[in-house]
Amino acid sequence: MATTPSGTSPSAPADERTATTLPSVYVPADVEGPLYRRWVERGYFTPDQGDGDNDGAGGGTATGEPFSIVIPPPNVTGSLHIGHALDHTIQDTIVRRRRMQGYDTLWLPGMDHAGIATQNVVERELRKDGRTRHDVGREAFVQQVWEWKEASGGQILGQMRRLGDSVDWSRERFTMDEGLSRAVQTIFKRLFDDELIYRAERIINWCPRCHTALSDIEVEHQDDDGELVELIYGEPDGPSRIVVATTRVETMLGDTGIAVHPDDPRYAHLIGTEVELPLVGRRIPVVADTHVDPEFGTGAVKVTPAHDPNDFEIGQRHGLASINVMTPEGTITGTGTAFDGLDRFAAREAVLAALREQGRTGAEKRPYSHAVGHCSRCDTVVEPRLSLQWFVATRTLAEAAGDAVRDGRVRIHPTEMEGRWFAWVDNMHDWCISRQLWWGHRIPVWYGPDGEVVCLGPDDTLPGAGPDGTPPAGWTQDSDVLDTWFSSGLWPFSTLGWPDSTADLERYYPTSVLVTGYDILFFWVARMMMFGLYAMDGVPPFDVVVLHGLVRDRHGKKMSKSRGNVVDPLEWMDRFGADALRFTLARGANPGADQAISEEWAAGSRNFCTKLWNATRFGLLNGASVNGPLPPVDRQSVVDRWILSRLATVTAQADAGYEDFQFAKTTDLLYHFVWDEVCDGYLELSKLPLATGGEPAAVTRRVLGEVFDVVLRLLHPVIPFVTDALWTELTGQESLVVAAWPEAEPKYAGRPVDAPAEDEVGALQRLVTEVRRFRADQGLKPGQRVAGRITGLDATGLAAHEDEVRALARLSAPPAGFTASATLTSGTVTVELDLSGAIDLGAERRRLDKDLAAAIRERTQAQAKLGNPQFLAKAPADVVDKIRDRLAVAESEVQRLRAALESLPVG
RNA sequence: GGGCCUGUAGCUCAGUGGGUAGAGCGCCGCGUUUACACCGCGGGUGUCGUCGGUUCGAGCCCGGCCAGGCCCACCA
Repeated sequence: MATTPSGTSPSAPADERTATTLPSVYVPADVEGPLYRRWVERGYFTPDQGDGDNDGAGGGTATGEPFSIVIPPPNVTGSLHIGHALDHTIQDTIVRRRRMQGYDTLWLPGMDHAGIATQNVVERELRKDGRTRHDVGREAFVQQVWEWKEASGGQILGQMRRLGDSVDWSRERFTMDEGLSRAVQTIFKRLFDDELIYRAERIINWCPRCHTALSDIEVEHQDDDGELVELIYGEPDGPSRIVVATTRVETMLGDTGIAVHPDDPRYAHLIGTEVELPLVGRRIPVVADTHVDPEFGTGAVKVTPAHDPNDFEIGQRHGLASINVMTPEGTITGTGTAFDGLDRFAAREAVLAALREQGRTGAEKRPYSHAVGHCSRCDTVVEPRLSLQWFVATRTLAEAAGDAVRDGRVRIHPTEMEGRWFAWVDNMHDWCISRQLWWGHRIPVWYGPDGEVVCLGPDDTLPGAGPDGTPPAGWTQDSDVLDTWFSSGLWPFSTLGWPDSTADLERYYPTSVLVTGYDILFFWVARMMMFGLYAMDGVPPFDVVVLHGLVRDRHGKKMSKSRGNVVDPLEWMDRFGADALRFTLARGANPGADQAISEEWAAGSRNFCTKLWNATRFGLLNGASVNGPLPPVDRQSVVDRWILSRLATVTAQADAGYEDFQFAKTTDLLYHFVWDEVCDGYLELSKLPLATGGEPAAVTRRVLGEVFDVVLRLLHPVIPFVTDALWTELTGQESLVVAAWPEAEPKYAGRPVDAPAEDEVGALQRLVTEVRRFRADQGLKPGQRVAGRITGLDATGLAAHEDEVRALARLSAPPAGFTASATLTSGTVTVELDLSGAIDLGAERRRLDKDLAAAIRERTQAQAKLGNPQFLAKAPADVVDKIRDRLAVAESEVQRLRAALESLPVG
């Protein structure tokens, strides 16, 4: 860490060693800020461009193979929320491991201009002064948004530094910067020329509050309570009477027809006739269309081509007129009735009342729950509305996006998510890309005085334009801007310099991994796939898509301001440290699944960091060394061999877990290895040889160093701060950020498992637990030393471990004339204790009874299986053998426990 | 309307070549054992939603049902 010199001299003899200056409690705030600044200053996050040498001197082993990730660009209006924290933790973990593995690693940061969201922010500021954007004017307004962006936008970037994101700040991009704007215009032109972008009058989703068209996925369907009412068209009492049902009464003002099913006998006589539209007085035709379901409602449908997608198509088929009866604000207009000027919902009431007055409402009027579209930005009820808009023809693009996954060129992780992918890309409608906003990429299409339509590329000018770009007289540019997702769909290649052929594009495209929440699979990932395949000659923009879930509150409920259960990652970083937040999120990150988090988890993660801190501190205080080769096996104790064997296994498992994006599983593995095996196991056992001194202590110090060295490396991708602070202290080297990944070094890869050592230490630990349990039952305090005699260790193969058993079980040597007052038998080992005072025979009996019951249960189960001829005949031999062994063990346990119970004095 | 997912210890969740049910937190008892009380030692904790099927054997495979959740959707 910054404030402490690397004071430990690992090779110094125990009695001369310098105590570490690490304090006894890890204080993240003292470490994180300075450390992050140092990482950036040293240029660790800037890739090597293939020169094979990391910028830092810290032992990087870059092979120069590129590895790249582009960040999902957060909204420029945004600040770091818990979902970002998860998303970034996963990406940083992936990236940091690759960097340690020696890849030429690029994690590219940036922000999205977030059309509607950002425009709303600045409009809200204007509203404080009672102004609208129209008062300001387009150019000045856009200028004002830019100023806002420079002044207040992008606070999330600072928050990313807090989190420890190892992004290359020198390559930061913005979806509206000059280069990306060029990319947008280039691909628009290309799609336009390929007739994959077109302008058409269609029914689109219109938000009357945002005053803009929306794409289908920007509409959220909710089940709202409405009313299905029947309206009587034609003559209320005459032969032309026809009853239609609707939930949107006000749209009847724009009706231009009535549709019935061609085979419906009820209406056969009316097909081809015209009936009167009430209130308006227009004569509208009755048409036959198979789309109508005779079973639903009255079997007759009012047709409003300008306000309903189905009706629009019916209208197209039958040549019906489209009459738009609403303003962009959603008020009735142009109907020539008294309803003009009414808001759509007021009109709904008013029209119904007027019809009722005329006796034109049918019998049936019932509450009706049905899906109603809402604007995903402002929740306003979306109005389907006929409108002239720009569209991307998605059929061929979506097909290619589907195929890329289908044929395995792009993997989706976890694979269960592929179903969603195909369901969507295989059924995609054309994408409405024009927005009636001012903040965004303006559509590069110009209209001439004589109906000319010209699409300009970034380097094109209109024929006859002035030298400064002033358009010729009579020409105007399309006033709309593009959907925000249009530019973010180019992100994996526009950020690398496309459409120019840059070195970055050549080297880092396609990107390696794309990490994001499953909630924006369609919004973003699908668009990147379509555009990437299209623009980059069929090369998909990434090799694998890693989808994570949503972060929820402690009870698995969605976080929301109204519920008051929102977790602020910044607050948690203040309280628990950035590493603790990251560790918590990684530990909950099961592939594709949502996770519930709570303060208790964060506190647990903080505790783990502290545990790691203190364990390493123990190592440093005891002269843990990373210098020189490991002592040869014949100089290692069995305890050393055990922990090194476990270390090798855990290293391989952790490496494989990271490789497969199993962050929850991998962090859990490391957590338990560090806490249970290293701290509770090896550290406690190491205290003996360290106290002994000499050769045993020297070997132990080297092994301790080895264990911490590797463990810190393995954890560094997830908890970079505390591990780097400890590792530099331990090794005296510059930084863990550019240290080698264990499994990438031959020294660590594929080290063999030392099964005998693992078995021996396992037996030792079981025996110690047994004695401790006995002691606890007898009411002895855990730390209290008790005289004891141990016999029978030889037969268990633990002959050499009496000292360890004594140390861990707090048994002192039996004095002369020792008499035991309590006896514990475990397997062949007998431990006799001198308990001053009477032993608790009741507790002892209860313990033995419980164990006996368990042993008998065990024996009964095994006997039942082995007594089943079917089992013996059909089960595999190894399973049968295992059950036989189990029976033998259970049998001897039963005998042993019975003997022990019988030998208990009658209390 | 279509599709998908989940239901395992008090809570949140792991647990796919079917072969003795796990973790964290919480809980109970004991405790200054010179790395750590953000700790140590010991301990209990479950008709694996429900009914049935396949199998020598099912938390895991198959089917029905019940209960939650999600996504998609142009039936007025």
